Amino acid sequence: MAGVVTVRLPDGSTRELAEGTTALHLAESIGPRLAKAAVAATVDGAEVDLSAEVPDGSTVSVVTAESDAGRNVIRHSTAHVLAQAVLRLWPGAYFAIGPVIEDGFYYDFELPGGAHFSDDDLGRIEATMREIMKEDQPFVRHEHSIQDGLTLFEDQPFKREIIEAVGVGANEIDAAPGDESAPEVSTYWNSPVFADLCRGPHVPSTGRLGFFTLMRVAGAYWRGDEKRQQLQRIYGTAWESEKALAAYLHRLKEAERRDHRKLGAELDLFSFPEEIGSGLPVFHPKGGTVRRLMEEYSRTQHVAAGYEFVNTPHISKAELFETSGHLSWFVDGIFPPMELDGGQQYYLKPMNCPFHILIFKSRQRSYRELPIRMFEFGSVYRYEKSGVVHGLTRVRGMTQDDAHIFCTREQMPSELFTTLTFVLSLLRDFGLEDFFLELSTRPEGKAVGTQEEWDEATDALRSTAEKMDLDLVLDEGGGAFYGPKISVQARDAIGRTHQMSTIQLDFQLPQRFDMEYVGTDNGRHRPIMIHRALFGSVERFFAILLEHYAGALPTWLSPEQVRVLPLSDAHQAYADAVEDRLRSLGIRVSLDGADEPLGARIRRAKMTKVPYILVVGDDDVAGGSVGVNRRGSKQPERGVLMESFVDGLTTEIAERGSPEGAGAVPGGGS
RNA sequence: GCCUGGGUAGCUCAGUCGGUAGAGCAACGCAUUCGUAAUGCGUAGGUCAGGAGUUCGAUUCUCCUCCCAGGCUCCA
Repeated sequence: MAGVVTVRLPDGSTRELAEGTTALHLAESIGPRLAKAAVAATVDGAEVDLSAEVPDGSTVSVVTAESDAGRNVIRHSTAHVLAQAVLRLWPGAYFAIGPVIEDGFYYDFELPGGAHFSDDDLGRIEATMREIMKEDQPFVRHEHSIQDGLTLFEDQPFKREIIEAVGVGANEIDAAPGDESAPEVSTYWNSPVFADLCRGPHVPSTGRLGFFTLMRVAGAYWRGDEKRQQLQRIYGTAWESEKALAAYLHRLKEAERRDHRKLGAELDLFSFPEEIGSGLPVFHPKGGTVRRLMEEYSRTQHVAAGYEFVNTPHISKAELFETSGHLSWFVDGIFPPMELDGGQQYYLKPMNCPFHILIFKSRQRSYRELPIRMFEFGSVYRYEKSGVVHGLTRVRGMTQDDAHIFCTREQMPSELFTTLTFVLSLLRDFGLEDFFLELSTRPEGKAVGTQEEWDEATDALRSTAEKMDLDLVLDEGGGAFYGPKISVQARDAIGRTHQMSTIQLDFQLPQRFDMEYVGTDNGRHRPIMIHRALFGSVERFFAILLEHYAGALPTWLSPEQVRVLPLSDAHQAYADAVEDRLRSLGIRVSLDGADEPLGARIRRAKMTKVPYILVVGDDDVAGGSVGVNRRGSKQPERGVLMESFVDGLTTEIAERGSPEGAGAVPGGGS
């Protein structure tokens, strides 16, 4: 029955092929270049190997190396080779899972005798992987019943566990995309002695791989569970070409260049003195200035938006956090208590909300007062496990730009709307432009509040979010047990996303603190409570801005806006006058005298990323002008009239611009 | 907290197969007075993260602690 099969291609055309034709043959029949680029195929949407036969009537497309799907195939296959190499070098090792992740892959192992990988092992493993690739071993797929699979991987406990999970129809372990419902497992053999459990597809043979590098070793818990054993994980990256690999490594370098910890030291903004402790930063004068500017701008905007400012202490009696519930569900994040006054326990505050609630409760409230919007730059302390502190983004002491809004149920939708609008506009003022929203809904099982309350609040959040004309991602069941939330995610200059602000409804605290107000009906009602942090923490926001701008902050946020350089001592007096004039306008300006060559002074100023360097010499003294060297520009401008420079500068500051141009992100793109 | 790798001058790093250390930049001093990314010479600067152990002797070897990086877990 040697017949003919007809398949449909993605462009809608159809092709007739001899029965038994593989996806690779199909690619070859379309063109040699396609065949060369092919790494896998999809048949009716499901990914298959190139060696798979294409069935009659199916829609087939070829997956090429230079697509996301193709890269994933390459990465998955490279991970597979990694496992083979490790088993070759450490006979008796157990191998667990080796999924594709963003830009790469990893594989988890348990080495015999409790051995661990060291960084030096990476080179050996990589060399062995290259040997395997050189051997050009084919990846051959086999299907097995659950029982056969268990027998085959008799001495591989992790594989057995995965197979058993497949057996009960709960296969979510292997991160390869695709749906798996058949009670069957598949393996890939690329040598008589090595097989891996894998859904596939894989590249046809190991010779198709090679543009990879192993990045690092790390510990990882089996199935991500802290209570289970820790495995040894190797991370790697793999690409379709040498060029793509190099581009990726370059991107990593770029991110490193922007690292706020590095910039913080280089620009003398902040540091982490060991004497103070892990995760406890100090801000130097320049960093302190930037912080002050951020906070001042934020305060001004909050006043305009109808917030009232409150202040609360950093410690309180234990009972407050018992009432709030923090001591039962957030203990791990709270520093241990101190005992004062004959046994009374005090805690450093991990959150500001209970304090704000007490302000609300300081007297009886009427509906006429609502909404009440309380704002505070509140310093909180959280005990973070030693392994998680990270620069300014994860610290143990931080200042939140924290606000709590207390309103009636009727006011909730409009409050949410104005809050979200406010949040977005403030973030835009700081130069972040690219946002999307995430809506986190009720977690099943353990949630306080009635279903009705949740529905009403979630609907209010959703309709608010939908009015924003931004992408909205649903985080089903991702809300906290005490209420749903919207979080604002921002993409930075090099495309990374950061969770910025959150707007969170709270059904728990008003109840626990028995909050109430008197309504029009003279009855007592419970207010709605909205938690809202905009920067998240000032420290973290600072870090994000620094990385977003690669240290070249917009002029209004620059700790030093202008530096004046007299060409020689003869121009000192004029330079002083220029400096005084700018300072009188509130410009942050400094002067670097002529006891070093101009080039050296220019260089030093450039390295601190001052927006404007003014060089003044004879011509300028004579003509009342300045030589303007603008950050980001190669060509200095000579003979700019002082007043014209001042006009341009003050306008730029008022508009929160940068010397590089409106909304410019220096070094962005790359 | 766990895994891997680190901590040498303010910074970036070299070095010591166990005999208490060196460069560049920065700082300071003197000279230099210059038109757009490094002027020259000189000086000073170190409990080699901290503690304990082994040793005649430890920055080096062992153990513990602290801190940092990358992960896991967690999260603003």
